[in-house]
Amino acid sequence: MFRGFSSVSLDSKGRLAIPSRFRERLMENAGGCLVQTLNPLDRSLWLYPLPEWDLIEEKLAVLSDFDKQSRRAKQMMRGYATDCQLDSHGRILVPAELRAYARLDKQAIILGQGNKFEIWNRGSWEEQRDHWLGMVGDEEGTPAEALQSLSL
Amino acid sequence: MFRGFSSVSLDSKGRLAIPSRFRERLMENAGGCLVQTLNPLDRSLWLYPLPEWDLIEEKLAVLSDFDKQSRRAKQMMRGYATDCQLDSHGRILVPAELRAYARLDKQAIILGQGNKFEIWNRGSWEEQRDHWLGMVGDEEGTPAEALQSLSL
DNA sequence: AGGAATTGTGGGAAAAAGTGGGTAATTGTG
DNA sequence: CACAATTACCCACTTTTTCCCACAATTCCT
Repeated sequence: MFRGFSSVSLDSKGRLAIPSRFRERLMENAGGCLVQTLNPLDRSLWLYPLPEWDLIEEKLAVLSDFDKQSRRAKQMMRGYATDCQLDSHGRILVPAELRAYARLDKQAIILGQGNKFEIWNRGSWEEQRDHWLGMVGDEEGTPAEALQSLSL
Repeated sequence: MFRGFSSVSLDSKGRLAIPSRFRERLMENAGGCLVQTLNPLDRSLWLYPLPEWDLIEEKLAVLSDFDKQSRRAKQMMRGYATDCQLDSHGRILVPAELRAYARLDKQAIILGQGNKFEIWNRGSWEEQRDHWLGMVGDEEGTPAEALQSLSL
């Protein structure tokens, strides 16, 4: 399972370095083959090792075409899914379309999220984070029920 | 179970010495592998032995992505979870991002908290402690209802 | 109290990782 | 088919991390 935070930069060609602590695992499990797609829930990208993506694709395949939500999710996830490979320095190339969707500029964030990674614009991420921390810390507001279930 | 208080210092590289009384246990139970992450409830850090963290991660994994609160909790807790290892002198390296979050400087505090440790900026800790103790002692203020049920 | 072992602290140097850019190959387009 | 745009591959430089060593402070033991 992937976890942890890294601050990374996209260069002028749209390349992004995968933190080295993940590389060996990605080479072994996926031969360095990855799939990027958009995260329809946040303005960020998802990055799956190919075997993990295959599982996702199976799940998408069984979604009904007659339910509008399902159809859209399927179209987005599959439509924007892009194969990529680690280059000799452990970098991937993020296509211009996906960069635009996630509003990626020079400063980006990559988050380990279990079976996948999330790639965020740095500013967007900090905004979301601070907003969430504000809500959690706020004694008056709605407590974070999700956290309570964790018995942290 | 970990308990007790220690005053520790971070050096210029962000290294923090784990009190020696815990080391043997950490080596046995976790092979010296630990996971740090942010404590969203206070501006401090949590430090779990790896096996304890795995339990947390299992709980995180089943939270729904479609509920925004759950998704955020997952992203934050997992996203900031950082693997670390005791070095040859029983120290861990606290990443700059987490140091910034918890406002750690040279003087820090480490608290045993059952299955984990909490790491605080010394000043923040003393402030919180005095604030909380003040509330409990204050007859006028909100009494600590939680304490009443404890039969301490 | 003195000496020895353990613990806490700091820093230098080697290695690895991250970053950037030039050039050749490939792709797509008119 | 030629051209432009994009992508792949290679090399070079900078920054960060890791590993190791040294010494100070504390504790323990005799």
